[in-house]
Amino acid sequence: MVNGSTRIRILDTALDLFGTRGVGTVSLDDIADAVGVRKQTILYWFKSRSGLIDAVLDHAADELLVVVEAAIRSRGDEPLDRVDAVVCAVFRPVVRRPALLGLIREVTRLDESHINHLRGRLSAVVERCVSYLTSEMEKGRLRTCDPMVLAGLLYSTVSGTGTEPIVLETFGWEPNAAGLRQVRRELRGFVRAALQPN
Amino acid sequence: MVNGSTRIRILDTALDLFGTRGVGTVSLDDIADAVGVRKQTILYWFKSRSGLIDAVLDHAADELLVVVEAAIRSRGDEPLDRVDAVVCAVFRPVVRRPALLGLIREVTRLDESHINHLRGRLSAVVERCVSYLTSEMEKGRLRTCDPMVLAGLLYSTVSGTGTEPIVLETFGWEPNAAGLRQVRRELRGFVRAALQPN
DNA sequence: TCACGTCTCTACCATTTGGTAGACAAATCT
DNA sequence: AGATTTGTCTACCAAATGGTAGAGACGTGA
Repeated sequence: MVNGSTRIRILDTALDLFGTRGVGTVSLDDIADAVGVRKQTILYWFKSRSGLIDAVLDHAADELLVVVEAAIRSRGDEPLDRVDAVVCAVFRPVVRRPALLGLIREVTRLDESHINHLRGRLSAVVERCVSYLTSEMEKGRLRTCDPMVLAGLLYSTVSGTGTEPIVLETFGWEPNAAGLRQVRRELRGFVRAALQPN
Repeated sequence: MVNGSTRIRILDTALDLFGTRGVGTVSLDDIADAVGVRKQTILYWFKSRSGLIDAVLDHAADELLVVVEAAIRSRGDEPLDRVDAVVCAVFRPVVRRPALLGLIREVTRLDESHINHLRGRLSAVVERCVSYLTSEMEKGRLRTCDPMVLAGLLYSTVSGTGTEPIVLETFGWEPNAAGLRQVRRELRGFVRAALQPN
């Protein structure tokens, strides 16, 4: 019998813990406890801790790619609307699965091999985004600037906003459903203003 | 004899390690090795690991506050210039001391007590920023929006851009002096465009 | 000189870490 | 039925962790 359910439960739980507490501070025992299983069961499904990390990164990339690809394909010719759709798409996991962006953001703390692993999974979308921004700038439909750096700025803004509610709270913001809608509204306005051609 | 130098060397080194590798993944032994001293020396100067973390957060807050306060007081009346000055001020440590913003960004991974400790240190500046943004919006000299959330968005954009060169590299950016200047230029343009009154 | 405070060290300790070896039960195949 | 594969477990282990206890080197004031 091919029992995938344990494997998937481990992946899901690990994603949540890695994403919220940081990869480096979550032990196999922590994950095992949360799943309701022994550490050795994790090591049965995944060769090592490092192997688990790569698998979780894949899992996260899958989840994110689906969302983003759908938004990119969504219709409407106007680039500001299109970028807006992607921003909303990336912001959705912030509400539904906060750990997802938190994990992606962990990339800075990982070592080279895991970084490259994640890069390999995301490079295609990244390239599409940059070339899309480039072409729309050439048509004068976006504020002209360096498209690579702009893509990075957009990523930082959206992911930072989504992964650091604690910072927003420091600025006086209230963490509830209404607050999140407010943040999303402001985020969209911010990005729109930043991209407007002049 | 009041020998502060060891204490300070520990603080500086810990700030660098915490900021670049993440608080949770740096052990007292790691710090001790980097300082060239034994772990027990650290525990002589700081009551515990947790005490060290608070002290390092203070150290970081001090360093950041000096820079930001100076920028806030600097330069003309025009709000876009003023915000620009703060952005540049916060961006400077990105080049000179990359760990500084990296540590501040670690706040999401810390536990409540450390979060509140850091908040206490930064709340004054934060409030000044928010009320400044508010008053300038009322005068119609900044794009009207929620000033609290805007402050959070600005923080996310600047700190994310500064602390995630790896992400920028994924977007095709090259990490050298010229690349950094380019990022700063784009960042300033991005923020300016996002704040422009309409 | 002697006593004292300052600073860093060696020697431990209990706990936790990632990981190996292999027992054992249930399901599957022949 | 018997043999084999699959999945989870218990029992370990060496290394690393934060932390305690206390020795000893050093300068300073009496």
